[in-house]
Amino acid sequence: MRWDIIELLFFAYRDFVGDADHELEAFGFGRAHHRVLHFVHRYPGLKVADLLDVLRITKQSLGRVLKQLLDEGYIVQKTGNNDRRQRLLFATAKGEALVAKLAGLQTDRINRALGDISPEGTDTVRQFLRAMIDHDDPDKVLETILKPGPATAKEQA
Amino acid sequence: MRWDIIELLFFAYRDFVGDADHELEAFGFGRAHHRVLHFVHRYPGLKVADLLDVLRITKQSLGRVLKQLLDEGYIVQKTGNNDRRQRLLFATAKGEALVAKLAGLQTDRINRALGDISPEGTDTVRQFLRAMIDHDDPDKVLETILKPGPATAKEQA
DNA sequence: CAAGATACGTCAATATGGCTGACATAATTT
DNA sequence: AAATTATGTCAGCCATATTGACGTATCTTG
Repeated sequence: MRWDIIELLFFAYRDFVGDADHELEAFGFGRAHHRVLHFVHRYPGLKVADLLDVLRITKQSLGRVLKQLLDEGYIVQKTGNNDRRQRLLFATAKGEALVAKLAGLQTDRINRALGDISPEGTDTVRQFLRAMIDHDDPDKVLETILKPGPATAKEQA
Repeated sequence: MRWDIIELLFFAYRDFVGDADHELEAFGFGRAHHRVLHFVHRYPGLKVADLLDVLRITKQSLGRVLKQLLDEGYIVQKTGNNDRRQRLLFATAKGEALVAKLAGLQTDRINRALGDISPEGTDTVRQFLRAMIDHDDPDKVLETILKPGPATAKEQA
């Protein structure tokens, strides 16, 4: 049994999301809002259906959170060009600012953790995390992440 | 920004806990039960207060799930020797069996993920996860985990 | 063109797992 | 004897998830 790694994952993830959780409180948002905003920002033009695949929640659950983000101007919708039923999602400047703030906190933690680790070690960590993910039925976003080569995601800052 | 690692952590953890989630459904339990049972099994004789520190939830929240685990015979309480106010917690055989089943699923995933990674690489992964954890105010369990050297936790199987 | 499928939104009800505040009891400490 | 500590419990609230049903606009297909 890999007790050590099981527990390390638990604590590492707890503290990792804890960074963002604190900041989110000030905005009256929860983790759900963060996840939605994050993926919309990273994959601009994401459809509602894509988001449901990625987050693995129901449309009803997403609806509530998404509505708030739309109402408060963190996200905007645009009707799809090819298919006008689709509502493509984009983060506004306001939304981008919040995502950047939250990702900054998490990036700081990651950089601290990688401080004593070589570039090769960092690749090993990345390789491990990738391999922990189910590969059988990747959705659109996961495909992008798992696919090696040039990122299709929003340009890296 | 470490967008890649942020997202890999999200997906990796999602699928990692997903393994156990499915199994837990069959027992009518949720993630909360798993966490409690896991730590009680791993650190036998844990006090209620310790558990609250580790899980970072309130005593009322813990109360509900703990009561179920006690009622259904997955955990037993024993009065503390030195301090008779304390209720020391222990997993029963039934509890151990469930923990083992769940940890087995997660261990399988970890082993798969470490498949192509050398022993040194595995240490790097461990080092990274450790360094992701807050070290400022470690509780009793975290101390054990973060402390190098012989484990004080339940003997490794 | 009509029928059906699809993308999305929404209403209603429910469950889980967090939370706060208040209060009770037993045991230990001062 | 009084205060503190460890635990339990009651009552209610909130966030986030669920299922099922239904509505509407739009695209696709026979």
